[in-house]
Amino acid sequence: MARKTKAEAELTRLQILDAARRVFHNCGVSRSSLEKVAQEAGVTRGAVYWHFANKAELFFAVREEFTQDVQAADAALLSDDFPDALEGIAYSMLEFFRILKASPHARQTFEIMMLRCEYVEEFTPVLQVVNEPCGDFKRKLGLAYQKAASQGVLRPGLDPEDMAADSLAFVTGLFNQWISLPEEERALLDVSRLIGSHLNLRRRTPVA
Amino acid sequence: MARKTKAEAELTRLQILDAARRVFHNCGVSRSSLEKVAQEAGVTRGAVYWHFANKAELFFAVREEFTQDVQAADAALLSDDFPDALEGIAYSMLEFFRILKASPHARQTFEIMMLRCEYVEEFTPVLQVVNEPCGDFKRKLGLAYQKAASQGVLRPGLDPEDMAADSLAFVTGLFNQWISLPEEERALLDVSRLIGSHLNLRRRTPVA
DNA sequence: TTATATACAATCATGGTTGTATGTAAAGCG
DNA sequence: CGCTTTACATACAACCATGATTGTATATAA
Repeated sequence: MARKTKAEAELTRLQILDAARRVFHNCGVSRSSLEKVAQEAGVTRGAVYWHFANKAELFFAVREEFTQDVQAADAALLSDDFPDALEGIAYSMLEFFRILKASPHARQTFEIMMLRCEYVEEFTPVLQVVNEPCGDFKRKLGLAYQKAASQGVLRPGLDPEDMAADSLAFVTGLFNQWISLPEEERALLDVSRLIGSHLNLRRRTPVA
Repeated sequence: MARKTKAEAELTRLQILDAARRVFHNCGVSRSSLEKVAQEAGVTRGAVYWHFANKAELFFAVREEFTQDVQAADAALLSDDFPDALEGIAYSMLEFFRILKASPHARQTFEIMMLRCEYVEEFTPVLQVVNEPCGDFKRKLGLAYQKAASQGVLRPGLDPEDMAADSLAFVTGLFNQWISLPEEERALLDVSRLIGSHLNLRRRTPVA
């Protein structure tokens, strides 16, 4: 086959990534042969191996490519654009789910990472990477709760660090439940209500 | 080979289950060939196929066999043996983790289910089964919080159902974090402190 | 006591997957 | 304008894994 221009090659790469996401999601990572991915992308295995050394590298690239949007969800955590820090926390949690609902690609990618991948051997490092954002989020949560405390909106007697840990577990768990649900049933999980209730719990003067 | 007595056959079955758990945990479910399992159990694939139709059935059986202990953790939820219902809730959460720490088999099995299995095709139904206990737990949590409310230990204005949902997400998330940690680091996660703090949040008169 | 079902072991046939090696035509650079 | 590199397609070799089949010695039930 004829050689492509750089732009065309980059396009091929993206098509392979897109195909990989779909195939991974359909078959699970380990049952996804690079042949299937290639066919789905409309190329041969040669192209796949040209752009990616092996399946693990392809998987990493898929993650890198399609989880970008979500990473920005915690931006609101320390922002001053909210009445108080607790509102900021609630917003960033909601934002996380909003982006997820809005972006099928990110959704599929998370489904792959959480339900369709086995973290052994070459894939063990992914687990580390996947959980890294959680550490970030928790740190920011801690700061936000401190801010809430100094703003006087946090109920007295509550330790910001404990609150951060509790909220992290909450979001993690909620996300797990949500992603484990079949698509049709996800709407039944009233995420925003739960988030509201979660934060109202620690507000000095709870709102109606 | 000679035919075994029923008792011996049952023993073989258990050895296969035990081997399967170890192999699944080591290699991940999809990379675990029945040949590996057989070798680990000290039998041939013939024996494995005699007791289990295929890998999926074997997987189901492993789950059935080694997650029994943990299922009993929510017994304390509605018990009257505690000063109040909130204590019962805290106890059952702690109990869950205590059993998990005490039982390497259950631990391994959960690790397999959460990090070393891909829920596609034959394995999709497992997800349903795995999440069933969560529904049970949430229902019992709801009742327990109602009880706490009627006992007057729940902070006024809190909806028992919301509390149940929040606590379920909390435990789910905590468990996820815990199980995703490498064994050495799990001790660093102060589960009991977090659980205490979680319940103190909704107690009418928080304890020191 | 005998016939049959049991509890496996051993063998076979098949197909799917991986990595690599080679071929090739065009892009890009000097 | 010619040489080199790129961006793949194609072909090759080796390796499991699976399911089915067959064999067999012995529990066990009638």
